[in-house]
Amino acid sequence: MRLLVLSEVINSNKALSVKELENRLDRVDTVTLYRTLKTFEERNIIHSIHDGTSLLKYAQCEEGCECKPQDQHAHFHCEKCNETYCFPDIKIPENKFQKGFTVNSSSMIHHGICPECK
Amino acid sequence: MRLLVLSEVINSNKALSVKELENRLDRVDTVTLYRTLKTFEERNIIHSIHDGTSLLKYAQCEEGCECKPQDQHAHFHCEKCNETYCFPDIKIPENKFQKGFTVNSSSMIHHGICPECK
DNA sequence: GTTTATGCAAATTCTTTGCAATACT
DNA sequence: AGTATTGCAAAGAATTTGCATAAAC
Repeated sequence: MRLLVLSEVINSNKALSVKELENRLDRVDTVTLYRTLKTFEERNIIHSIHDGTSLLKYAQCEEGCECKPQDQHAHFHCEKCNETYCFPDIKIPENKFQKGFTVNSSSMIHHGICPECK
Repeated sequence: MRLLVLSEVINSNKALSVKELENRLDRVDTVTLYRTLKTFEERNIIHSIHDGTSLLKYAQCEEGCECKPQDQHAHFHCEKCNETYCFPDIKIPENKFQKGFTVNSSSMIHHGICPECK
């Protein structure tokens, strides 16, 4: 079960929602899927992305990722097909907030139209 | 009703979730609240923020905001109290994506600990 | 045999829809 | 009157909990 989920995530160039994973793997229990994703996330195997749709998306982490600020990268969400892509090379700037704010992690997401929908 | 909601949002220095608004305004109908927020958002009076919690937060837009890329700013989400703050002065960098990706809007959010929770 | 993973049913939470009642101009 | 706003009941969608079964070590 976990192997199947992992394989789907790894072989996708886009971030996947729970629903998409359910469709690709036939006969998965939704609860197991949620638990599997949670486990992977805790172990820094995958990361979740809030792309502004109501559905959380999941994608694989880069080799050696610890999900720390410097590991974090931009995402692109297509408003037409609703797909979300990782851009590991585009890092998130470390902004200086006023005193007292400590940053642990960050996310940056751009919305627009992807090449396939253009 | 709308005036009450608007007043709450304007007088808060933090972004508010639907639930928080419900608590502050006694005896609001949840449906009306959702519809009111949607209306305000369409008219660029408030903007919504996906702060990584499952709850969408709402905050007032700056004067003259059209919710275009250059209007968009960073947010800070406290992992302890779950409050989310706007930082209108910290703008989001306009990244150059590979050809074919057109960016319409962006969001950037930093997670950590706020001064009050420190 | 003890721990870990899976599956099913049901509960919870968040959000939306439909429709009727009320208020506004 | 005619349009816009609100409220209630109910539906829908996403996620979680509890518990029992099955698999792994």
